[in-house]
Amino acid sequence: MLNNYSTEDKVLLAVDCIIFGFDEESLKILLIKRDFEPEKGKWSLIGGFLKKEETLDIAAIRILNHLTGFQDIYMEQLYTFSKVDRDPVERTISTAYYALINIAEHDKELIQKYSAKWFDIAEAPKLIFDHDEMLDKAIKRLRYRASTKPIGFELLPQKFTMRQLQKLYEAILAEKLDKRNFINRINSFDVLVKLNEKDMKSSRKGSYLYMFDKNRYDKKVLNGFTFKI
Amino acid sequence: MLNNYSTEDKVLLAVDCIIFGFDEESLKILLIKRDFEPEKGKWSLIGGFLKKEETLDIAAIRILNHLTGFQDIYMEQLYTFSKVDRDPVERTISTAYYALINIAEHDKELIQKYSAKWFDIAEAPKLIFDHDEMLDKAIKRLRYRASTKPIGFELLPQKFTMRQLQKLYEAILAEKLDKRNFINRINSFDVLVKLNEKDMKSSRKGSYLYMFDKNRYDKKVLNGFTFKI
DNA sequence: ACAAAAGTGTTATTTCTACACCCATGC
DNA sequence: GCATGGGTGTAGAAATAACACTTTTGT
Repeated sequence: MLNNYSTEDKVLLAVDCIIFGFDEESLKILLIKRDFEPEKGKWSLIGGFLKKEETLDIAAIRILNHLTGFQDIYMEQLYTFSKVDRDPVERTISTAYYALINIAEHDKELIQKYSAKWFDIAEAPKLIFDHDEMLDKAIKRLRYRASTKPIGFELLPQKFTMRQLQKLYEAILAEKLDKRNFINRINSFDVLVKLNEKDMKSSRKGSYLYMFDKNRYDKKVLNGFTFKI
Repeated sequence: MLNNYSTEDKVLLAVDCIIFGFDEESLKILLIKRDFEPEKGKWSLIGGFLKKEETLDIAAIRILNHLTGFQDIYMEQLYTFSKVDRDPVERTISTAYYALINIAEHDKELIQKYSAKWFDIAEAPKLIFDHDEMLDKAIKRLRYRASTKPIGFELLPQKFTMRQLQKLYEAILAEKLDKRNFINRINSFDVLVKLNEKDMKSSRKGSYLYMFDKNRYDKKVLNGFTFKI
């Protein structure tokens, strides 16, 4: 006997993306104003539906790329939300992903076309459906992941200052960090390259730029190193 | 305009459960021998399909209860697996859950009826579809969760010895722990109650039994305590 | 009396935390 | 010359890791 599953229920499977960015001061998320019912005019995560021939990862990439034009974005699957009435139109399950993008480099035109807007995570409006719950979980996951894997760099330009990196971690972890302890720890990891180049925007003195050396990091991981902030 | 999603693809959504148990020596998982095609006769996680009127959590509980007769089981959603050809019969997405159960207390009859069997995680057979990947992820998640939240107790009888607890953590973390350091740490948490009762099975001398005091733990959490092994 | 597991504290090492002053530059 | 943010090291505290002998009791 071959089980063909024909008596089982089928459902709509959505993908919603929490898109994080960082603007030198605070952690932001990208939201769009819904232009269709239900909840037209309210703020929402970007989302779409899984197509039959796609994996969830591919769908998340497609949906994100459609809005931002971005390729090669750090994404991670977060959780699958399944409250029965979460979408009033029809039974829909949604798998949430979060993405980290470098605000400075993203495609502003596309974002404007979709009336998307960056919000400080502390000042985000109420979102539709269960998107607030998704955001909440995404922030927690980001906090854990960023203190355990060197993913923070995804939110910064390729070249960044120590101060930017510190501010980023302060924004993610929502706590102040000691400047000297932070720098000492980062340096102890030995995964940054200090450039002979300064960023002159932030101060008269200027501050040295650094780059993350992924190769060096990967090699260290093979030897048992773990990143831990 | 109301978007009724009618042009979107619908898919089958399965739920698969990684059921962990502990037998005083090693961490085990419960597997069943599939009695239908495809892959009939091979070992598999237990699973089923989400019904339209259920959440994933409820579906996972239903599926688990159906096999084990158990209620009140610790479960956590793990990840949603969506490779396009993961199930050769039909496009199926699967959300995996893992569960922790106390082997000694579970319903043996039901398990036998479904030709389920406990396997040491180190000796588990190759599983169908992407179930090996699920298992792998579940072990990693369990490792993290158990070192961060007091969920290990779910795998033990209500009354247990320090030595059982230590062996459990050694099995989960897959590393030897120092007996004195382990006991000192556990005691420093102050969330166990030492009973005036000994387990005499393990040695001539007998060893004291303990119980986890969930109330005390919850109160401590409110005051900022975090469990960390 | 001896085998087998239970129980028990101290010290050295490592990691973490707190903390303050000089530097370079543009105005 | 002064205001602004950048850069740098150390010492005390806390947490972790290493380590060995005595106890109990059934045989």
